[in-house]
Amino acid sequence: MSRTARNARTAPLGEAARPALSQRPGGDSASAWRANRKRLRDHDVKRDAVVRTAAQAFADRGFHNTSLDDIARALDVTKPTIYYYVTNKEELLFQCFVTGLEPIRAALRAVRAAKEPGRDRLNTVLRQYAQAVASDFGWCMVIAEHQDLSPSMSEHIRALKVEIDQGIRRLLREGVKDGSIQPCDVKMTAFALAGALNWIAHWYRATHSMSAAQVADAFVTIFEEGLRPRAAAARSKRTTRQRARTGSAVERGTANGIRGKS
Amino acid sequence: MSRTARNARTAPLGEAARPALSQRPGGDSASAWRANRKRLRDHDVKRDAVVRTAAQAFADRGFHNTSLDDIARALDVTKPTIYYYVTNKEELLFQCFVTGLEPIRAALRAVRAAKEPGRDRLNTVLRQYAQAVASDFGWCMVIAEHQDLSPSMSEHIRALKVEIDQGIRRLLREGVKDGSIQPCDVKMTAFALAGALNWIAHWYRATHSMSAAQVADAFVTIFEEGLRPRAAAARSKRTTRQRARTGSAVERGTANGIRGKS
DNA sequence: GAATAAACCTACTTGCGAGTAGGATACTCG
DNA sequence: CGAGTATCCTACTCGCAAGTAGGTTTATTC
Repeated sequence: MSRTARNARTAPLGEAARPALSQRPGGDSASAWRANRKRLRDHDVKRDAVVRTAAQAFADRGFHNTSLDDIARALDVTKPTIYYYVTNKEELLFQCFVTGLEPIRAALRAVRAAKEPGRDRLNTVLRQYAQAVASDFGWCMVIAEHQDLSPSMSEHIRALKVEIDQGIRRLLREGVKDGSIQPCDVKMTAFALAGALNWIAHWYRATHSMSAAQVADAFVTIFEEGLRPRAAAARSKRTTRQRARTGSAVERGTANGIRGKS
Repeated sequence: MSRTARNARTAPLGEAARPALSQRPGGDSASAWRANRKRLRDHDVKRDAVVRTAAQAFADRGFHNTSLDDIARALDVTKPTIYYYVTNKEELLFQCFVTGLEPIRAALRAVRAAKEPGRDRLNTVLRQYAQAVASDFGWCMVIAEHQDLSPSMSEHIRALKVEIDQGIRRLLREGVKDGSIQPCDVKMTAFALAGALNWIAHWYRATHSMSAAQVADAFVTIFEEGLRPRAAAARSKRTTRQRARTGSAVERGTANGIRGKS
């Protein structure tokens, strides 16, 4: 939590974040360890850097294809150093999970108070959701398998996911009740929404021409409209931003999740 | 953790796959050609059994957490026997991929000829898609990572997925053109559809109270309707089957893909 | 009823990667 | 400056699982 504030600083190690991890040492921030000659004592920041770098590596090569040596190398340190900040490879994955899920939980908490109609509250959550899934931790929170965690950690993650799921279903129910959402099978709809959004982690890369926010907007529009044409009169709320991009080949990639550039 | 009471078989590598309507070899005055053909067929059946069993095991424990000894044990054979039917663990995964994707490709080919409006053709494909993803091979085709395949095999898979993606986009375009589908961002819509459907592999278990076909129907309805309420008059095509189940707690599970029963 | 091949086995080798022991170096603070 | 601690390293262990060598059993064909 102190991280977000700290991260803006360039100093310690905060930004092993943004740039792809595959960069060669000469570049920049892959390791603030080396960047500042001095040995910094900022345990939390470094730990976060370890977790974030791990998340990027996992997203890149998969959990089991990523050795701790790989992660260490990306940070310009050695493997035992990783173990200084984290007890396990497993715990590393767990931290990625939790870190990634947190923003979604926060979004859900945030709209609890709001008094807008259900659909609008849902949409803001969905937008946050999409952003989170498009982040460095998207892969971990979505694709990583709970099989790779111990039962207790797996159960912990599960509880977080249940919380999110219930939150979305609740918004759906409330929206149906206040008339802002079409009556529907709440459970299945929640599945469909989560699936579409989670899948973003499979194909989205920050290097694409669409920002995560744009993707989020596009998806919200799709969810709202549905495939079946609406009477022209009913199009009241449709924004134009969507229409403009219709049909454009934004970037490479397939809907099935294999990325364009190998 | 027993996956299901699936292969309660004891016979080595016979029909874990199918009822295996074994035709008696005796009577036939078997020409060499015939005999060869029969042996070959047997071989194929067993190979399919290996692949299917592997798919189930992968879905259960994940690719890297499943040893070939595990798969062998599930088939009541030993590891080298697996290597008799398959060259690699990698190839095993590859076969799961291909086998799982095939029905979807078939569905796309099937509707190419049809002269219904685009939306209807799309819906039938989506239904088939959902069924495929809910099959034994769902996990492999969706969740398995191409990282675990050699470049050539990975590229092969990628090509298949591109084909499916393009097929869906094509249907969307045609539907928009013939007026049966709401104008939309075709690419993003394809992503959303594929994501929602693919995600089924994360949560669906055949033991659930909903059949795969029911899930498919529910999803198609959701896609068609959209979240924003429609004018009551416009509800022409809506089926009642959907309305009946609204709000029912069908079974355990979360939209985020951790299964209910451990 | 041999000869031949298919189908399956036991008993290995091998490499990779998670995790550790124990020591070296740098920073902080009195 | 020197004690104490935080940080990081070199150099290992060790188990697991992929893959193999080479033999044994069972079916098939002449």
